[in-house]
Amino acid sequence: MTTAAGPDHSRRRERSRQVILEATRALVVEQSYDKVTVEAIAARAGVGKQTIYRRWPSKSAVVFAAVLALSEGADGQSVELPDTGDLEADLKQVMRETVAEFADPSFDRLIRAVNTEIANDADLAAEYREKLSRPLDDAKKARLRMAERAGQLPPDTDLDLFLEMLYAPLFQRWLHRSGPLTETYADALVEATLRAFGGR
Amino acid sequence: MTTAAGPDHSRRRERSRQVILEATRALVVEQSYDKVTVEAIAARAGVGKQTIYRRWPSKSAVVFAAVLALSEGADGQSVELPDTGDLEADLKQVMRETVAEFADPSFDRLIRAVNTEIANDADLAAEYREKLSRPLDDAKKARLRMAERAGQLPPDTDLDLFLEMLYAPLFQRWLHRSGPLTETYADALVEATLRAFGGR
Amino acid sequence: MTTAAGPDHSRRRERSRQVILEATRALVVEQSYDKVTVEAIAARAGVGKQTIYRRWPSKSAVVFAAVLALSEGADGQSVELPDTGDLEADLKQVMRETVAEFADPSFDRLIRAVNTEIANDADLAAEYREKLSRPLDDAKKARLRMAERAGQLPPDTDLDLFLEMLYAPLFQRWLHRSGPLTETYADALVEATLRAFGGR
Amino acid sequence: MTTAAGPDHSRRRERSRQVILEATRALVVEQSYDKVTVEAIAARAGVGKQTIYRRWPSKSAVVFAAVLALSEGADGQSVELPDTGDLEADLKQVMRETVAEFADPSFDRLIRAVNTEIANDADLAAEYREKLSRPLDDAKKARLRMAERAGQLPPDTDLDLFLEMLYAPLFQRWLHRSGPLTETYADALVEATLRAFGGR
DNA sequence: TTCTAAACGAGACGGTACGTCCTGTCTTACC
DNA sequence: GGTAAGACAGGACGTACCGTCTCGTTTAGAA
Repeated sequence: MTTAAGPDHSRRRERSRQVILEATRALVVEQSYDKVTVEAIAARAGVGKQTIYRRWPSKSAVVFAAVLALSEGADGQSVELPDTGDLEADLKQVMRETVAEFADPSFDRLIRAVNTEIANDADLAAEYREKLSRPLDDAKKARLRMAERAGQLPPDTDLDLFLEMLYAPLFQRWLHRSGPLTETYADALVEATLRAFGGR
Repeated sequence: MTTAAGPDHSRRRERSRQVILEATRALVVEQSYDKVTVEAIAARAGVGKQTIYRRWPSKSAVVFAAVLALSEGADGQSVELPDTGDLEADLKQVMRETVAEFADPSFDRLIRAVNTEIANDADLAAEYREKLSRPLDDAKKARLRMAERAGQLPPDTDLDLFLEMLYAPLFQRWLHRSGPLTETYADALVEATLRAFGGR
Repeated sequence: MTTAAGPDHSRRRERSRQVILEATRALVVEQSYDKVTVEAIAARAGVGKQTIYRRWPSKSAVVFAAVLALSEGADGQSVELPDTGDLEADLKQVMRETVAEFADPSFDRLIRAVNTEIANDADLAAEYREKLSRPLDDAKKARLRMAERAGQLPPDTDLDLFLEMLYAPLFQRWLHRSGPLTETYADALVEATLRAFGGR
Repeated sequence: MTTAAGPDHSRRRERSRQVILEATRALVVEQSYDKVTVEAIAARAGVGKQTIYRRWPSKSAVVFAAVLALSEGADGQSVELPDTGDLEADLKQVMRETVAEFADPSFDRLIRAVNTEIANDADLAAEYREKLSRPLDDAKKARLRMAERAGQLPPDTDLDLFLEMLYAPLFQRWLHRSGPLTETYADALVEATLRAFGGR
């Protein structure tokens, strides 16, 4: 059982991978999105186009990976939500932070780019849910289950629906630019959602 | 020395306009969206490319107009919602119809295309809200105001927020393909939203 | 029997055709031959690559056409050789002119380029013989037949062989750079060939 | 303080050298010539590209070496021409053999490849003359000098010119595919050349 | 027999050019 | 004058090779 081995190019691969993803993010943030081309990424990264195509099958995938890499770098894995015992206060804090994120122009452009790619690519959408949405949702659900145990939410609350009602209005307002994203709005969403599910 | 008069070309314009928009819709529905090119539209419509560029500045605008034309054709202008006196039942009916629309593959692709174009183009997004979202929202708000007057909703309910909580979860679930769109789901959204806003 | 007709774009076509061929010749003359790329030709001509590929299938064909265009421009069609009545003197003049042509660096590079393309492409070689070699050979044969009639050459001389023995040594010496191309050499070829075929 | 010594790897070098040249010849013979790439040679030879570039500076050089290696393998060095005492018969035999060589598809492709490389590379052309043409020419000249001494050729015959007139027509006809290469043709060339130089 | 250094296969890399496709403009002939 | 047709300059696509550059892995002589 000898596993052919062969040379290890992982150092080079990893280095160029980082350069490419960083260049991609820079372009997405700086440029009109349709000027983000594979050729531009390669030029910016000081890399041959083939080095990009060797790893990713399309521009979509590169952009996706570039954004994904951001959250992966975070703290390794687990996201954790505040738990002061006051569910409403904790959720408001989280939602206010989310509002602040969307207000950051760099973040805005990156997430907008990802959503563009996702909209017409079911596979990428699946990966998005798996790698970006799920970890966050899991953390939120964990916090909500704590609240259930503490009697702040009815048992057997539909947590998926709860999260959707809490978060989707914000997402839609942001994507369609259909209204201001303020702390007041964040608070109102928390309050309405808690009312909807009998939380206190 | 004004207006050479001559024949009236507005008929030709209108005819070719319809042909172009129909061809666009056909391509959006049939093809992978990134194969929908101006050239393909022109070929499909049996039209010179210039005839397209004379009317719209970009592919985005054509696609947008193609989808917009669908709802304009409806009954001229005003959309109206059912009003049986039973708010919950009426909303459930509307939401179930919306779920059904999203389940239609043609509708799915068309709306997905529009959302793709909108995500990175603020002007188009504004037009989208103005021409597609607003009329629908206005109709819904009219129905909700009836409910207020009937005492089924508290006065001064934040109707924008009400509509977002009702609709955005459905929209997000559809866009991200993050869950099934069923009648049960439609009903649950109505019930939760009514609870959130003290409706009955 | 209506032959679709449609607009005639031949003026634009002809103009860009000339620009491309001229740019090609310029590059062949100025550059190391393997730097003559379709992209370089397009850039030099101020033309999109597609405008080249619309007309010719490969770089070979463009280069070939560029060289061919030179001799076509000449005087329309017919080449004619001097006929003073003195065969030997006339042939020497012609061969000396040929030697002079090969000494011209521009001509050298152009013909070398064509011979490169021809060597591995039988179709192009056929076109070369047809369009470049044959007209010249026909003119030479016409002059030789005059000589036959004048009794300066035996009747039924194998004119193809005559021309090959006259010309091929010069061609080979040039292609392989295997010796100097001088007027003395030109004269020696004429004299030897005339001896070989009993000319006087 | 000299020559660190160390092991002698010449055996490996020599082995891989042979493998590379053989693979090159195989590709030249089998493939359309522009598919003969360094990468293809390396793959066919089961060798890293660097092993090729360590020895030769370019594809041209490899192809050249591959063809050159064929004639070097022959009988060590000296080529010798038949000498039956009958100059005409001996030359006809040699020319008929040459015609036969050109008729061999493998030989055809190999020599064509070399001539392609040579046409635009003066250095390679010099090496070609030195290593491939000269030995053959020297052998032929030796035979012709025997004929001079035997009174079958005039003294002080220009042997270079003699050889060119004998051989160049054949070469040109082959390179340009401008006529059939037959034994009759070979004989005619010998006869005409002998006439040209007063041979018998 | 072990050590050491070259040559090696593998293949990633930064590049250049390929030949194709589409964009948005321009030109021509037709109606 | 608007139109269908389509040529055009431009530029990105994704692929193929170039020639260079690491990587471990033989390999074979010297120690």
